[in-house]
Amino acid sequence: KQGRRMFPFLAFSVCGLDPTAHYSVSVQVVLADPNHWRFQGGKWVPSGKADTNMQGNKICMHPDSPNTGAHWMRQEIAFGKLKITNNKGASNQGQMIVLQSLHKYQPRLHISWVGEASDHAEGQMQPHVFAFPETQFIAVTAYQNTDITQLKIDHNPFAKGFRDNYDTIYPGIEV
Amino acid sequence: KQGRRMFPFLAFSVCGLDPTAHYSVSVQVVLADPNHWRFQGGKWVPSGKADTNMQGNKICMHPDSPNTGAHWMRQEIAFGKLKITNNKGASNQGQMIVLQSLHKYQPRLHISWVGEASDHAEGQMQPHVFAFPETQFIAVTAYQNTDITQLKIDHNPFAKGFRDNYDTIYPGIEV
DNA sequence: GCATTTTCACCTAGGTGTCAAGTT
DNA sequence: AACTTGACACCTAGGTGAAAATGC
Repeated sequence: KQGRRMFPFLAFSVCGLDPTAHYSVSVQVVLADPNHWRFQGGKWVPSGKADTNMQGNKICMHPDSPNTGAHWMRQEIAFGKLKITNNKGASNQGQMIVLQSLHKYQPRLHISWVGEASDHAEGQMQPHVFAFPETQFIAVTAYQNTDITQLKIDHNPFAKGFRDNYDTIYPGIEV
Repeated sequence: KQGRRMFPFLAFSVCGLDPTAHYSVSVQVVLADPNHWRFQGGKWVPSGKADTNMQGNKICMHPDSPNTGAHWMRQEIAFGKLKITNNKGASNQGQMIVLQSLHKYQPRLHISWVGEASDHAEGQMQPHVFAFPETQFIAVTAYQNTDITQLKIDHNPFAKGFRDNYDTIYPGIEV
């Protein structure tokens, strides 16, 4: 039970940090609404109450943490290796987040100041937390919406074998 | 310039943590002595002064961080994906440590308390730091000691193709 | 019925020491 | 002469959706 990567993955651009100060960047995923959802007639519709037992999800630190403001601002902060699972027993492994299927979630970006990265000073203050509604998603164990499936096949490099034109781009040529 | 993994890799067993408290575990690598080293006549011998310009190496956080004391004590804490390089430009990437060839190094284990892992409390106190002399090593760009090379070939799964008996363990049997 | 788990062929990603070539 | 770099064949590791099997 190892989970699967979130795809498309979360990526954020940040500015306004002190280039020489040190920060840790994390993502947390919280319930976005109180509903259980189902896919019916080509649409997602609410269907009963969400199971609210499994709140308090793990904070998933970006692998570059801790690092300088300059590093975080240089380019998009991508969480390409973040994985989700419905297996509670896997919750303690790195970059793994436990979710419940057919619930809607809201990712949150955390930026925490960690003092100077001299030998071992790591005193901190309250982190800034950001939530972008456009990153909400519904977790599933089997794909419902074929548009999403096709988007994954088209853009996820690991799904290349499922692209329609995969071995017909150079028809008749054997290498 | 992406560096190479340290192998054999660092691994530590810890005890005495509060099972429910939260900690981050890190490794740092510092110069072990003031010498430059060379391999001569089958032995490592001091050869001049170390270049002390590149001190203050990055603290490399274990990917499971932050996590509970129970998690850290459950099994060995392994840094199997930690990489070393001599390229200063690569210093900002995750799990990467910049070293100088032909210098001797001492890894250090850091265990930092990070308060409760409730939403975003991350206040901390001074971390505990441990250094085990048996983990010292000399960084190289080309292997000098053939015993070490053979140890790597024998035990590193990625070097399987270099084992003498690689395709002769079951001679004549085709599967 | 519908949701979840398991297995699979197919793919990307990247970690080995070696060796030849380059550098100082 | 000694050290460093880059290309390479060969390998491990693991991320895909599909589809079959299993649960509930």
